[in-house]
Amino acid sequence: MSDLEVRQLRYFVAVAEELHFGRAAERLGMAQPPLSRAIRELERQLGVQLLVRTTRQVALTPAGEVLLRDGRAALDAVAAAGRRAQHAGTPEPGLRLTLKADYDAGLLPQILALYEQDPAAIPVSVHLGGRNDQAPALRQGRADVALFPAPFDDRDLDFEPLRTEPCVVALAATDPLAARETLCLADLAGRPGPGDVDARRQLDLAQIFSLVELGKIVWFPPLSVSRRHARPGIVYRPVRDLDPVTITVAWPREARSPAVAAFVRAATTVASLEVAHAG
Amino acid sequence: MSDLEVRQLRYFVAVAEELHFGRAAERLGMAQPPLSRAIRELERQLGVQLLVRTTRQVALTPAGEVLLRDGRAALDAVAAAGRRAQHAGTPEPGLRLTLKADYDAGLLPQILALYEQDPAAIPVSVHLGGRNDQAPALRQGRADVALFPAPFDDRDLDFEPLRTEPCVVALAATDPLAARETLCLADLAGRPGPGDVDARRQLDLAQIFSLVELGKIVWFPPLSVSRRHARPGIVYRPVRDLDPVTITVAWPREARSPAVAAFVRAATTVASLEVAHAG
DNA sequence: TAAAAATACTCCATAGGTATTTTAT
DNA sequence: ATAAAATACCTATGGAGTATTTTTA
Repeated sequence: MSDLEVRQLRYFVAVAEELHFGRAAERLGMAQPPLSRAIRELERQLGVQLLVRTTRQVALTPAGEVLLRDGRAALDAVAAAGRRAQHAGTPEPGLRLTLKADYDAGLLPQILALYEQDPAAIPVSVHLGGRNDQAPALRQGRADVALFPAPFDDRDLDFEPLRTEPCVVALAATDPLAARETLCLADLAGRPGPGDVDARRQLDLAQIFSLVELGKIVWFPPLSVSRRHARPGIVYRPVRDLDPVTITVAWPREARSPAVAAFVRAATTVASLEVAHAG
Repeated sequence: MSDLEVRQLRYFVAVAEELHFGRAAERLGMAQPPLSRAIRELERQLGVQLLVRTTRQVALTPAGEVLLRDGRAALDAVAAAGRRAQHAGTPEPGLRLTLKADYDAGLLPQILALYEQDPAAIPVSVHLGGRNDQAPALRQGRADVALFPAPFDDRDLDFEPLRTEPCVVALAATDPLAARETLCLADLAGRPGPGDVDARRQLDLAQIFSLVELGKIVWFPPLSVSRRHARPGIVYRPVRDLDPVTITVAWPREARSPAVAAFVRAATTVASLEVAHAG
């Protein structure tokens, strides 16, 4: 068996995700026939059927499921190799921190301050990945360390929990439920969330606030996020049975960088000090 | 930056390991000029210098070190994706166990017997990888679970220790030191081992025994291995300050197969029972 | 000056495109 | 009847080979 190529994996993953050769080809920016041929050639090369296709339906075989999973991981690893080499080749390779804006439980300034005391510290560049792109960024070598809420897909990542906090619900001030002190999920059953309005694009904060204020959606931010965004038209209420989120610091499992270690130390230290202080 | 290709990584890893374009090209089965061109193109593509070369010397830059490490991991991941998909596509995909022959601390029969009781058990195919190929086999998707002695490079692998046992020294019966009951490493200083005779090829057991019997080398097997190989011309003696080895069961970190879990359960259970029995 | 990397050029294998056919619902 | 995958055929990019030049220890 000759080695697989990145191109073959990219093609297969696209088809496996779309389950449609035409759409997959479009996504890949190519025509459908060469894609069909490439997949057939891949199957021939592996000696294994990956997809069951009729003209009306495309489905994954068990082998296809495996290749989808492990192929994604392999693509991430290839991207990571290139990105990390690029980064290591810059004159002053700093520590690339990515985080979901506001989801640092308010700890970021203190974490950075403590980190900078560490002899292993190097300059930090902060990247606010608005979308849920933190874990992929770590896997693909675009970032060295990240702050974001668990749970998440932690494949190939290590992480440490920093702080667990409850979520609240954001409601229009005019909402009848805003009169209540405390809610439970059943009260909100059927209310659309940010994901229901536009499933493909992630809404930004301003859009979410507008929609909440208009009563179009409800939104469930962690408590610390809600505190940062007090606004007249919106009220926040505790929801008794809503799962709390755990803000975590995460990094690629095979990371060996002293700077990453220093950042993680700083993050966990600050979190434990804060808890002690609060408690 | 367009994606790296597997071919580029393979080429770079070969050059980085050989630190010599001519030898690397030979190893890759190609001519030297296209290899030089490919590496330059890779550097241009990444915008990073990977190698410092004069006509007399080739050396890695920091970025090159990173790409060597992460490129190897990426190549393993690509190979794993193909192999695992192939295996998943076979009619009855069994559990592929690889082990270093004899280095199972004598536990294998009982582990297999207990494993087969497990409802999650599927048929096992045993592969005796004579060389130190167990960890790469796991990383590259050629095996699902392995038994072999620690320490080893455990990147991308999880493992559980099963049993720690001392190593002994194998000497020719005619060796003056054979008269002593117990030795220490200083007594054996300067004696060649199996690796010193032929650094490139791994010797097989029969060769090792012959060389030991002839007094050409000394050899340090774990106690359980020595017990299996009592021979007239060879004596085994304890060595006081020789590091013990720990036989471990290992598997790919992201493995989610119930059969792997069942095998690991069986292995650790047998090991703990044996220890209790012995103690 | 000699060993080894880089350059110049040539060739061809194959990835990809367009046009068309087949197939299953 | 139609949407979608497969097939046929063509083109051209770029990967690889050979011959040669350049470089530096």
